[in-house]
Amino acid sequence: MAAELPKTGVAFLLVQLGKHAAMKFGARVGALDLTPPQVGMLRMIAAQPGLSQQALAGRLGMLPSKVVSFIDDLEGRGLVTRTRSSRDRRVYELTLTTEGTELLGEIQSVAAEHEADFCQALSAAEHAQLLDLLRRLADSHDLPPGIHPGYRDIR
Amino acid sequence: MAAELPKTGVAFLLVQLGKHAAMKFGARVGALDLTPPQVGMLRMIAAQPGLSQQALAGRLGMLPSKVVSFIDDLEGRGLVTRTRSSRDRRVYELTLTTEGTELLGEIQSVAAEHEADFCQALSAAEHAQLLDLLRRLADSHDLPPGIHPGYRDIR
DNA sequence: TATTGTTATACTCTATAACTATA
DNA sequence: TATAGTTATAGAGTATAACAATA
Repeated sequence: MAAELPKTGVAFLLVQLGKHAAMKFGARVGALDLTPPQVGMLRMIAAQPGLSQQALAGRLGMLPSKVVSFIDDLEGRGLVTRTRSSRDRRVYELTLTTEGTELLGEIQSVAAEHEADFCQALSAAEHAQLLDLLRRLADSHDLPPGIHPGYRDIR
Repeated sequence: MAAELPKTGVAFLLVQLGKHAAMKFGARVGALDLTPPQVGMLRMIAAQPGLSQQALAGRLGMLPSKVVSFIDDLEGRGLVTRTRSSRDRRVYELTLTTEGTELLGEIQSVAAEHEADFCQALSAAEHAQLLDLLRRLADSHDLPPGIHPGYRDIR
């Protein structure tokens, strides 16, 4: 008498798997005393050294006030430095310290482990195939590579 | 001088696409004055009529206190009925009303539209291929079909 | 004593708005 | 006047704990 739950589609599976992947990645970087947003910040600063906090907030879709407290933490741990811009003394230019760069290296190997573990059930060919399909899907929705757009822009 | 962001892997793409899909689905069911958790509740009640609120909370990974307020809403709108169990008068047996069943039908067509729209960039064959790969991935992580496990059980 | 549903409380988190210093 | 960074405050949302009814 109890009906079955309807077959799961791609969209729902993406939500389910995405949440699961985010959770497991969070646990991994948690072992390095980092949150996923902080990882995103380190990555972004590495990619664009000298970035301002406002720009960082804009790129990552987070509130400037939140950037402050996260950077406070990262700076206090010697991973990031704030230096006043000489052109506009209101802004801080963010850069990674040597330790920050080293930690980013660890993060990348953690991410690689995460990727391998998560896709363990797939063959190398299948993994590559899945990657291709997901990239095309992401492209079709204008999702920028490597960035979490917040929930703000709904299109 | 500015380095590139590293190539995006499957795991990260799943997070990105999952968030995007969840957001868009939320907007669609929002037009029916429903939240995604409420949709999950309607689906679950349809699949297992007579379910108790506790059982529902357990299945969906949400707090019992939250189930109360959501069911309050759904009952007030004539979509769900609470009837005292004759065997154990502490529990309410949840069932869909005729209207609730009708609305669930609408939800399913909305979900179908969502699926088609979201995968628009893929051919039918690619869509099927992606579905297969994602299902196998979900299976390998013991993600139950059609259910959002909360963030509770991390394994 | 344990459990279902419910309500109330406390807590966290987020977003908004003020404040300073520079421009 | 406007903007970067910061701080403080208010609001939403969450989880936790207390409560009445039934077992």
